[in-house]
Amino acid sequence: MKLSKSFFFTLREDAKDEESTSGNLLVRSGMIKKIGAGIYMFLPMGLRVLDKIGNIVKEEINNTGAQELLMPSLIPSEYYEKCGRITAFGDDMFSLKDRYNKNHVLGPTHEELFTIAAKSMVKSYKDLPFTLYQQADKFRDEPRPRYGLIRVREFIMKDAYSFDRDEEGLNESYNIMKTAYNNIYKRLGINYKIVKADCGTMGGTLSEEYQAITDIGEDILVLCDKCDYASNIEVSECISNHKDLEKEKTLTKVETSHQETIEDVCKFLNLDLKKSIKALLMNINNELVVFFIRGDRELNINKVSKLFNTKEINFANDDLISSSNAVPGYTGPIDLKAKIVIDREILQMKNFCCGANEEGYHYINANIKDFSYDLVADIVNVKEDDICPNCGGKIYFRKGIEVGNLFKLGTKYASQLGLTYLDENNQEHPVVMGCYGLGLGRVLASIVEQNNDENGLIFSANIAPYQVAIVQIDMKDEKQSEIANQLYENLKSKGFDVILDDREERPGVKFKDMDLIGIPFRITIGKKVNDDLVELKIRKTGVQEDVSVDSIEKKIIKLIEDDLK
RNA sequence: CGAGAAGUAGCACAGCUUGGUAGUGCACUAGUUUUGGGAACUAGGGGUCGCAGGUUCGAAUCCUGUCUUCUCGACCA
Repeated sequence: MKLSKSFFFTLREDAKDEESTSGNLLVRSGMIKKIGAGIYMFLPMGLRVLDKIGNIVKEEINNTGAQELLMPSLIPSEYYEKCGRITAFGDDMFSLKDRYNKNHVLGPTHEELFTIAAKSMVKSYKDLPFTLYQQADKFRDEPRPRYGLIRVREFIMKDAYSFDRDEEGLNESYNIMKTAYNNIYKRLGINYKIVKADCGTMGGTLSEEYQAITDIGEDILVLCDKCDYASNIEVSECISNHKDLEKEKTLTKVETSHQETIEDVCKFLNLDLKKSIKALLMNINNELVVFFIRGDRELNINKVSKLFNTKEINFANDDLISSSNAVPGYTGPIDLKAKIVIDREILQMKNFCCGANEEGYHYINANIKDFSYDLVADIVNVKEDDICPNCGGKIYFRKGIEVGNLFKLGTKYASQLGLTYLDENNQEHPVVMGCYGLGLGRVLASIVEQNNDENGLIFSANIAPYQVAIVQIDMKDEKQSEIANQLYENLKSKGFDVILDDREERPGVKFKDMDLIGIPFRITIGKKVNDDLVELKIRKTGVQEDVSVDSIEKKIIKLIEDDLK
């Protein structure tokens, strides 16, 4: 591509409304343009990168034997009603009416339609297994779009769906896809972890996420310093690092007026937070449920949600609280008249502090024998330094961006939508499904988050918009023009992605631009052509060298080919 | 959804406290000089100050409403 005749621009200053590194750099480099919260245009330069990522994904998914198809984004709501996902997604789904007042949605994910597609073909066990996929737009009405391309409302997802006759088949399909995913992220150069995760609105038995490690990640990854345990905090089992061996003391009521939070109370009583329990008054399906957890812990809503099999979990309002004798700020389990759930860690605690259900009073030296409860469960978030549930090692955290996920769906969709097959004995069974997602834009953003410097983006040759840039310094110099154009034509004819910066700009502008958009190799054609020399600069390392005009083509081809390996 | 910040030229901003009819830098056009890391000078073009009401002789500026964007939070027991 010759820049002088191209749609190409960059911004010299940071975008006012892009705070994330990746969002800002992608906007500044003219790859994307925002037109609303979480809604972006992909401009020519950005589309090239997105396509290259998409092609790598496509190649690896095709290698598994999966077949590509294309689903609509505009879908009659009835398809999502059958599996109860209208309520499961709730406000996260965009919905609209057509001119006849019929409800439609913009597809947030496509399990239903793939299941229906599969129904057209599957009759017998002989028709299984197979895997279908698409790369298409998804729409999600996120409560808070943010961080550039990381959390958006419309995005391109590669989503694949496997269809098998049984669990064993699913495991095989799942593992094939997992291998393909490993290849994809390796080729994309992403630093990632695979973690166990929640099945969420998908349903099913197992979910694993591919998480790109970066500080702006929205997910907390729980990792172990000894073994390969890796889990999203949403589902990480909490094993307490603290076993209390004290002898039980006598329960005592103490005055703690105006100490509203557990932190205040413990400070006031000169107690370790770990020697206290706090209450969380929740509204679950319009019933007051009081959760007790150690004072320094956080309630894990996801675990609670599973425990009660509902998503309707909110803090209790004053009306609901007044239906019991709980006193906000002073709620404790002793003689509390409400449904009580305690974290299982409390079973190991001795002589702890808790509210006395009386304004201005707490108990100290409370013990498990002092009260009754309805349920015991693991309901808290893991903390760093807790014990690895796998090997007893020490837990540490990393932040991650979910760039892909694998789900074992099981028979949920097949059963509800009637996707069945007949086995050898003429018995009918639901098909066993898996689904596998990967967001292309989010992958791009993650790559940028992990690969940038003060000069801009840093891409490797397999995803850079162009593999090499030829920068001609003096546009009026005939010798420079001749060498630049010849090299450009030669590389182009050999199938390389090459950009010729033939703009009437000062050298500094051209250098800055090529750096900003992350071109991995730059060849500068300047004064030194009179000594038969051009200059080669490598974006990633900043290394720069003079190369003879005769050997530059060979050299650059080798560099690109090495980088593509 | 809660809290905070912001909306003035293509981009980034100043002006607003104390109302008097809009400015700076970059970008753009023309010219001159420059030419290896975002050039300098000269002369230009470009804005119903997010939108709608209100106060006023007069509103970017004050008041009310509304829309949009960003950030933080959604763990108060």
